[in-house]
Amino acid sequence: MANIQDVAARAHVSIATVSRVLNESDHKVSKETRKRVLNAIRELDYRPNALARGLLMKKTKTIGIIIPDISNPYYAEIVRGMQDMADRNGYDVILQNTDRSQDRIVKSIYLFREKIVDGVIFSGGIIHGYGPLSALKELRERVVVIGRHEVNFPAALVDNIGGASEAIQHLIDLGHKSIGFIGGPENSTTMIDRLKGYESSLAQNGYPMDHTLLKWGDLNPESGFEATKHLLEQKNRPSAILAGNDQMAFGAVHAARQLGFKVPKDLAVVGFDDVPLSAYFEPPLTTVKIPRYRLGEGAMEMLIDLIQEKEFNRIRWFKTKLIIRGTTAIRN
Amino acid sequence: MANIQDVAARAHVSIATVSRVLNESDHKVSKETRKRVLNAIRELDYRPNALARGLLMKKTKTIGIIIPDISNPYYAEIVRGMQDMADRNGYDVILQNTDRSQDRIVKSIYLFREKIVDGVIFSGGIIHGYGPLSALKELRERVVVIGRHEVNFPAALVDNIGGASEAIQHLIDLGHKSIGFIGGPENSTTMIDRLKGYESSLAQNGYPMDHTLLKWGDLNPESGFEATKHLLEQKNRPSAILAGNDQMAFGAVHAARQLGFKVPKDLAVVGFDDVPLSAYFEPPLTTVKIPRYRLGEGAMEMLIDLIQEKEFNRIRWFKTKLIIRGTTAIRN
DNA sequence: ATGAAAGCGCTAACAG
DNA sequence: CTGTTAGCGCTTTCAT
Repeated sequence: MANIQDVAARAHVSIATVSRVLNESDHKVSKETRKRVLNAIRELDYRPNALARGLLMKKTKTIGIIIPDISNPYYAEIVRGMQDMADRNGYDVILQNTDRSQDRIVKSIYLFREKIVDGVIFSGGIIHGYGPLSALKELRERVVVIGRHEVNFPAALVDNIGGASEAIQHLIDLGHKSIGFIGGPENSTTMIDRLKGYESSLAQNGYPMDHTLLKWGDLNPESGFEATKHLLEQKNRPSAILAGNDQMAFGAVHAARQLGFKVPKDLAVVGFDDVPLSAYFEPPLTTVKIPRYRLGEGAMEMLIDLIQEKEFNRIRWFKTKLIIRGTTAIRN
Repeated sequence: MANIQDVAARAHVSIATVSRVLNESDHKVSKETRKRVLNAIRELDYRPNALARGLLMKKTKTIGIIIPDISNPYYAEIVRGMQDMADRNGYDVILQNTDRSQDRIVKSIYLFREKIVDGVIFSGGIIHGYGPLSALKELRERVVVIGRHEVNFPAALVDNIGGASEAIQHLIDLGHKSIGFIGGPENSTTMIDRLKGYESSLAQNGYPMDHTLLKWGDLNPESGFEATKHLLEQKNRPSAILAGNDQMAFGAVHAARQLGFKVPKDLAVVGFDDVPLSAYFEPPLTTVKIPRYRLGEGAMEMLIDLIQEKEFNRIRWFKTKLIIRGTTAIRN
């Protein structure tokens, strides 16, 4: 594989000159030499070695991304947004799944230090404990987080409280009085906020909080299915359910149907996220849309601004939107 | 940030010694010195610089992954399998989305050369044309592909022909005589093979091939929806449809319902992939399951074997499985 | 068992 | 406008 020396030799110039045309440096290079160098580069199919450059410059044009699970469509779309934004700015991404394990989070951060990434986006799962936190801080402040955390890195935030609150208000307006909530992982700030919105909307309408109407799932349809079965089989059965994400909402609808309840007549269901399939579900799912792609883009944009030392808002909010479809209707 | 010199100084040894304990080299280091070095490493929170090491060793413990789109659940799960396998073997992954653009494929390959990845997995979209092919070949043969391509790199292959064929046979056994097919991107080998299976099963049963029953979509629900509307509104309307993936199958069911057709009574639908939501759809979707996670794992395993110069089969097949659920039933 | 030194491929400061 | 050179942080001979 050709290196800069080979190119220099072939073009009869010094490696410094090659470097100059490579980097379109301010240092002038005569049209004539530049052409010779460019030719040599093409003939040898030369590509600069990014490691050598990175070693010298202490910059790699690489961004580390930490997420719980890329196979979760919620994160997949966020990552897509990040990648597109990174790409547009000449950055590449290294991906680490953590499954929310503290251990893997710490390992990922150390990895990013070793590979000298220019910055890190941390998403999903709260950061706590000394390990991850101090490790993250060593990344020389080149960090943007998605979601609330016990740290004050720049953050891209979703208004989950407002979103859940709006969903509950919608159900209350429809006449529902007994509304269940199916949460996700209990240490997820996202889920904690969605629960908060649920509670606050209930309180605002003077409804009592009933803890028997709260269940916890793991974001998969199965867990929404199980939780809903429990809810529908207990004495004080809800007439509506807000699920922590669409997948669990799908499971909820399925459970209702299996127990002989009609959706939305006997049970109204609202999801969260608005995954692509929600509109094609039967009945189409009412859900709180999260602008996931833009969220990913936004977080990446913040990080790049940070790296390039531009001005930017350290907190950026992303609004949710209630999408009313077929799984909610007037309580009869 | 501490480097190997700092550690050496603190432990009162040479950098060579530090390097030796770092790499657990055969070169003996006395218990005493090793301990001093280890202490210094911990105290300084030292992490070796992977760039410097990579520059010297010409190995980076990084794998490049080229896929069309990480936000597509099909690929997301494959990538998850790859990542877990890579992780287990001490490798990390750099991800590139291409949206099947030749241009972006070539750019990705060059990027991987610059960043000195140890190997590349290429998935989705056929490689053709001089550009991508020659670029890929320069990767010094450290390549594994997923799906058929006009190249003879080691490959992880899904039996799409067999899967589609089995699905069609199922429909024929149910009494269907007029079966439509909704394909994906026309240059995708995956889709080409699924179409082949469709055709061969039809032929084997002595059914004529009717090109008016073939439509092309883009893998999204919308396109399945549109294609199905066209199919159901034309004179020779099919009684069953095989969709190129589950998303389009969901769209197909939706379209049927909207036009007043009952599923599966008036229209049977079979999908492809078995995404997590298929079982929760209404009716639950009959589909051809692809072992996506294992496919990703398998491809990564092959690549790692290749890199580490172990023996392995250059072709590895992954079987599909027909999952019969509610969207197919006897033709009445 | 340990150290000195070469060099991986590149950029930038300095010299001319 | 072009070339020479130091050095980024590491691994690995080759000495001792």
